[in-house]
Parts: sequence; C-alpha cells; structure tokens
Amino acid sequence: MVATIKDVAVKAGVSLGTVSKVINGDPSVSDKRRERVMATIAALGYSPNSIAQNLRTANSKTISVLLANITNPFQMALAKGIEEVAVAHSYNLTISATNEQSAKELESLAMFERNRSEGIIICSTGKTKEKICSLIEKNIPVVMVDRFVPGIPCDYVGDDFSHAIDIALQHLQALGHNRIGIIHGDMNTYHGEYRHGLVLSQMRKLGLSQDKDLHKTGPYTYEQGEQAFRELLAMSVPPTAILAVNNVLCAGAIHAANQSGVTIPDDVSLILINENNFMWDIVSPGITMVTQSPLTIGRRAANIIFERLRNKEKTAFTATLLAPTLVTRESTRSL
Amino acid sequence: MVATIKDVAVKAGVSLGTVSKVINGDPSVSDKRRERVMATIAALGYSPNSIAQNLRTANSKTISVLLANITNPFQMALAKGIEEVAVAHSYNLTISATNEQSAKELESLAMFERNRSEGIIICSTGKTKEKICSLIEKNIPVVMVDRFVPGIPCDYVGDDFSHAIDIALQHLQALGHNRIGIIHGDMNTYHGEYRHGLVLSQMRKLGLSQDKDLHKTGPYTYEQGEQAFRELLAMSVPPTAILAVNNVLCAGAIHAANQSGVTIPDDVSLILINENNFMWDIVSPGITMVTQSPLTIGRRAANIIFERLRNKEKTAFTATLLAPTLVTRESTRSL
DNA sequence: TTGTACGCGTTATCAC
DNA sequence: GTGATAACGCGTACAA
Repeated sequence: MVATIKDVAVKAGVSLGTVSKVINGDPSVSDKRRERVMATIAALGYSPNSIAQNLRTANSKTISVLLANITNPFQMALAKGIEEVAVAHSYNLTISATNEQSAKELESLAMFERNRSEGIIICSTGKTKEKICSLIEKNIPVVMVDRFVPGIPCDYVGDDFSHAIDIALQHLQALGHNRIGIIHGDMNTYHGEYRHGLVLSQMRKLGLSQDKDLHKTGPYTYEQGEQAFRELLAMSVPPTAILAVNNVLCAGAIHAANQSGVTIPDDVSLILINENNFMWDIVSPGITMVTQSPLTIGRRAANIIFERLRNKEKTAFTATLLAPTLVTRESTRSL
Repeated sequence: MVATIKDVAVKAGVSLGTVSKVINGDPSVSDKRRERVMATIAALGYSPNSIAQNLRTANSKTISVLLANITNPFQMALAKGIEEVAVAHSYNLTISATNEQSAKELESLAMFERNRSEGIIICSTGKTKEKICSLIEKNIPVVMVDRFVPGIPCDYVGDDFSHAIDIALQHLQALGHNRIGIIHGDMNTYHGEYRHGLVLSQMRKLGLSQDKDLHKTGPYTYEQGEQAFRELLAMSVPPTAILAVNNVLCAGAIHAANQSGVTIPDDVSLILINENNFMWDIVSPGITMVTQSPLTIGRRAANIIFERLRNKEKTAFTATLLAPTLVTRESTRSL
C-alpha cells in the first residue's frame, strides 16, 4: 500500500542501506546516488516509518503529558509550555487527562509505558504513587508538575503555593480582614489536602480566625465554586474576605455573587491564586490575584526531561518553585 | 534493560508464542501455563512494547490533532471532545499546534505521517492543501474542523458560521443598528478571508452600512482586539455596534473599552461569536453572543475518524454544520 | 495445546 | 562508497 524503504531502493536501483543513509543524512553517499534516491523518494511519496525506526533505534521520540483536566486554561498553559519545548526537539507530544480519577491516571501511565515514552510529565491525583515509582525505576525521566506528591523520587516544578497563600492572606490581613473564607480544592487528591493544611497553618500563624466553617472543600468545578460562595455568605457571621485557590472555583464564586446580589468588594473581598491570563483582565470588578506561571512550569519541566535524556548520569532531583506575585485589582478592599 | 517477551518466555519456561497469546488473550492456552506466564509478567514488570506491536500489526493506535493555538479555550474544548473519544477507543492522542504558521503545520503533518497516525484532525491555516490531500490519497482519514478549506476531499465538522453571522447581524439590526463595526480574524488564513466574505455579503443583503472602514482585520490576538476596538471608536462616525468573531479579539475589545472609558452597551453594543463557556458568565456587562460548540465538534470529528477506521468502504464525505444559538445578555441594546 | 519460524520496516555492522 | 545481512520486539501461520 504505502511505499517502504525497500520500494525506494528497488526503484532507485540501489541497496537498502544506501537509502537509509540518504534518509539519515550520512555523508558517505555519492552525490549521484543521493540525488537519484531523493528523486525516487519524492516520486513515490515515501515517508519513513518512524514506528520501525523507533523499534530499531529503541526510542520513541515521544514525551507524554498527563493533565488533570484538559479544558482548564491553567492546565492548557502547562501543555503549551511543554509543547513548545517538545517541538523544538522534534519530539511528539502525547496528552491525556485524568479528570481527577486515579483509575484513568493508571491507564494513561500504562499506555505511556507501552508506548515507550521517553519522558513523562504528570499533574497527578496523588494516588498512583507505586505506578509512578515503577516507571522511575525503569529509568524513565518523570517530572511532576503543579501538584507536589511526597515520596516520589523525581523532579518537581510548580508554583510556590505556600508563598502564594502567605501573600494572599497577608494582603487580606493588611486590609483588616480577620474572618477569611477559603474555597479549597478537592480533598480526594493529595495536593488538595496538602494545600488545605498549608492554608490552615498559615492562618494560625497569622492569627486569623480559626472558625472551621470558613473552609469549603469540593471538586474543582464551577458549581462547587458557586455553592461554596453561597454557603460562606449564608453563615451567621459571614467572612469579610474570601480566597479561592483555583480559577474555575473563583469563577463560580463570582457568578454566585452576581446572581445573589452580593457586591464585590463592598460586601466581601475576593482574592484568587491562579495564572493571570487575559480573561482576568475583563471581569469586573477586576479580581486581585496571586499569580502562578503554568507556561513557565511547562517549559521548565520539559527542559528537565530533555536534559535528563541528554545526560544519562543520575544527578540529584530538583524541586523548582516559581515565585508568585501579587496583582492588586478592585476585588479586595480594606474593612 | 527492560524486559521483553523473550525474557518472560525464558523465565516462565514456555515458548515465545505462548506468552504472546497470553498477552493478547488467546483462549488456546492452558490455565496452568497462563497463570505461570501472568505471574512472571508481574514479577518482571513486563510491559508489552507497543512500538513492536504496532510495527507487526501495521497500526499505531494513535490519532493526531493539529490545533491552531493550544491555549485558546475554544481550541482546548475541541481537543477535549477528541480526547474523550480517543480514550474510549484506547487510542493515543498526539497534539500539535500551528500558531497560524503554515510551515509548522507542514512539519506537524509530516510528523503525523511518519508516525503512521491512523487518523488526523486538523484546524488548518488553509495553506497546506497539497500536503493534506497527499495524506488523504494515502487513505489516512482526515477530518477538518472549525475552519473550512475548500478543495480538500475529506469530512468537515464545524459551526454554521454563515448562520451565526446572520443571527448576530440580524439581532443588531433589529435593535436599530446600521453602522456595525466588525473585528475580523486573520486574513493570512483561508478561513479568515472566507468569513470576511461571508460577513460582507450578509451585510449587503441586510442593507447595513457598507463603509469599508468598519472592517478591521488582523491576527487572533488580544492586542489586535484592543487596537481594532480603538480604531473603530476613533472613526469620525463610529459604529453603534461591534461584532467580534473570536473570543480573544473580543476580550481585547472589552479591555480597550474599559481602559478608554467607553461604556458597553451605552456607547457601543458588542456581540461575540464563540463558545459560551464559564468565563463569559463572569464578565460584566454580560456579552451577548452567538454560540459555537467546539466540544461537540471535537467529539463528532473523532467519531467520524473511528467510523472510517471501522468501515473501510469509501462512503461520501460529510459536512456537519452545528447550529448556533443566540444568547442575549447586556452588551447589546437598542439605539 | 504448544513451539518454531518468518516477517513487519528500519538501522547498523560488516565485508567488499 | 556500496551492498548484503543481522538484529530490534512482537504476532501469527504452521507444524508438531
């Protein structure tokens, strides 16, 4: 059906090896023969079968990415950063999503392994530790991004979430807020719990209200953001400020505010930890945020993969934490 | 280094073929042997090399997607729809982006071909027709999405953009608007020109102002949206309403309005053609829009691929146009 | 039911 | 500079 290297060799009247050399730019081919081969390649519309190439050379020219949710802008920015670097190295990029389900994560990881992906970048649910570790033991470079999971011997790149929380809470405290409602993420993932714990300890440290009802947890959905906001505002003593840890949750909260006639920041201040992309430029009131850098995370993660591919020596694993920045807009004001 | 089927066979004391049969669920293996093989597979942490499998079975279990811009929410929704279907079929998904550069599109398509991708879904710049046609001639199922390109014999799935324009313009006309500014897309892509033409003819048909200066074209960027908006408002006789054909362009326009103290819809009405996702719920004023359905487009496109993979008979190519809907919000009002 | 042998399309190592 | 030939890891007739 489709032309093979053999077809080219026969038609060009040369040997298989010669064609292979031409394809791979080996200089030890006479110009005459090279031209002839190139011409018949074009004539036949021959395209090297990289499956066979990969089998023979024992590599796949593929790196794989496991995202949490393909439609979240934050996650896609991650992917974009990775894609840039992969393309620059002429590598394929395979993308999957967990949708926060560890079963899907396991499946995807198994797929990556069967594919002989040369590197894997994971935004994990945190519940597939053994599988990830087994991949690492097989010397596949793994980089965890965004969500830290303890006990996995690999590189990590993410935002300094602890610092981000600190910035956010201190900003609110400086404005006089003490009762701060938190719209947390999913407690079914490790990093959800982890960040929850970080927030609690920071709040304690800063002497902010310890009221447990100020903490709402749930999946990373728009609806959850709405519900959490409503519940917070319905408290007998509602918070005077709210921190949302994720873009979608925050969007839900804003929508709930608009729907229920709650004015931000007059009735309650709102601050968000997320990437500061174009969409936050056009919501009004402008949302004060502590910025994350998913694009940079993606780039760094991919670069680490390629660096480990280039230099096989096992160097110490790195943990890269990107510094967050405060962007002050109209959604936070002093009490 | 990593275990092969041979290692498993040796260690389990059976033949190569037996292991292969176990892996592929062939029933003609005695339970005793099967158990033994499974056990050593687990013990060795053996994972079938799908590169070798693919070479042998002459398929790649991969479909590839070429997006315009990985970070645009519209495009991500497309990818999401495709990913859902691919995962359901246990296929890999390879994603690339053109960033509107035909050179990059060519590279990616060549990569897909070398990978022996079993199906390709393309949101094309429109300038790689020959390459796409050559892939089709090699019997690779190709589905064009979102952006129609004429003269390519393949399936197409997209929104009914002509209808969408009609709905948008008629909505504005019904509100009494005659001078309507248009923030068009990129004239360097075929579909940019195509949609431009559609708008012009619809405006003529409806008897709207034919002033050429009402049409601003440029790349699909936030900055372009800002600039186009400013230019429109700076006209000696500015438009009373503006139509933006893309989310990012529209976001730029909104930002420019906020920056320059132009009030929507008091000073100018604004309508957008795009996916109605969560972000448009939280910008204020709410933007009236004609909705597109990228998620559905992605799903349909992927389903077409798998249907053509299942049924090799060449049936007629299909063109699926999804119906747009008007969602009225606050950004449009009568003159 | 089980094992053997061949070939998928390519690269790499040889002799020539 | 060139052309056989042996792998790469696996699936699958075919024979046993």
